[in-house]
Amino acid sequence: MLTIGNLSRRTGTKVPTIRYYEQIGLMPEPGRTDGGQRRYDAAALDRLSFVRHARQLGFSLDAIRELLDLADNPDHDCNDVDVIAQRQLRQVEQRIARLEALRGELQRMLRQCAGGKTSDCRVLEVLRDHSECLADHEA
Amino acid sequence: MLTIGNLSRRTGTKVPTIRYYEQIGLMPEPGRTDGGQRRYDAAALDRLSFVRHARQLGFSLDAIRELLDLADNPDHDCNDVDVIAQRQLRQVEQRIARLEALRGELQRMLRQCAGGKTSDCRVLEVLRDHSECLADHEA
DNA sequence: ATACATCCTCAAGTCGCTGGAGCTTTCGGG
DNA sequence: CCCGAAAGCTCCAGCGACTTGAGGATGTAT
Repeated sequence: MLTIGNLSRRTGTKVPTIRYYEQIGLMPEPGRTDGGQRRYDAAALDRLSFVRHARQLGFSLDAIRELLDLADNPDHDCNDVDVIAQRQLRQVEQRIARLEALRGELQRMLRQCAGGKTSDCRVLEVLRDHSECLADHEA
Repeated sequence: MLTIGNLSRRTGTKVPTIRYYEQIGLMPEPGRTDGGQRRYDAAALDRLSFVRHARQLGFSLDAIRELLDLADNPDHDCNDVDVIAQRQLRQVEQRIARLEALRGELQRMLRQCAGGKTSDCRVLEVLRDHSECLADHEA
């Protein structure tokens, strides 16, 4: 049986985060010692590892909830899992595209800066005047 | 003189966001009508445009505060502006690298999925077992 | 028995807004 | 001059995904 601190170390999750996951129902309530401290079993370790890994891959807690439901239910159709993962992939791709546009704009801004005083700063000028932008970097 | 609604339309900023910026001191308190409604001048329009554009480029509100200070002070050294923009560029580059690793992992996960029941789902399996990952996708 | 790490709960703070409730002001038309 | 609609006002709460802190209890090694 693991203390919350051990579970924390084993999964790379901060202690308050584990309690937070319990609070929002993502992790089940674990057993307690007589003194009221949490003790975790191997199933809890597996579940938390799953959650953390999915978080690292950028899945939202809601998506993870769906994935956990599917994982708990072995007879379910695997396509449902795929749909969630595909959605996540699309989101990641969109974010990459957007950040690449930002990167281009920032690089261009910085290349034009020749030093001197802020009154002549190209960076500030570009920020002032959106029309100088080449790429779309809207919300 | 612009009403808050007009300023909102001209800058593409929602009305509550403008009031929020005022509240946190990013926008100065504007003049008011006798009835207490805000009225904005051209300087406010410029400043808000600057803020929105910097936000679109991903700068934090704190960074924008710094940039505004520098922009207000024309004798300041342009390098200080550069430093902030470079920092932002590095952050964007890091995020891109991280997202590209995620994209790879997600694609790999999805390629391996052959349909069927969730009990055999490769996607879930990969999520369960971090050691299957090729790339580093840590925080 | 004591020192010390670790644990507990509860509340509030983070960032950058967004939305709602419930009221007041402004403005154009009749 | 009055009415209705649109837009304004303040204040407060909520989002996601945690993080931090206060103030106290428990567990463990010596």
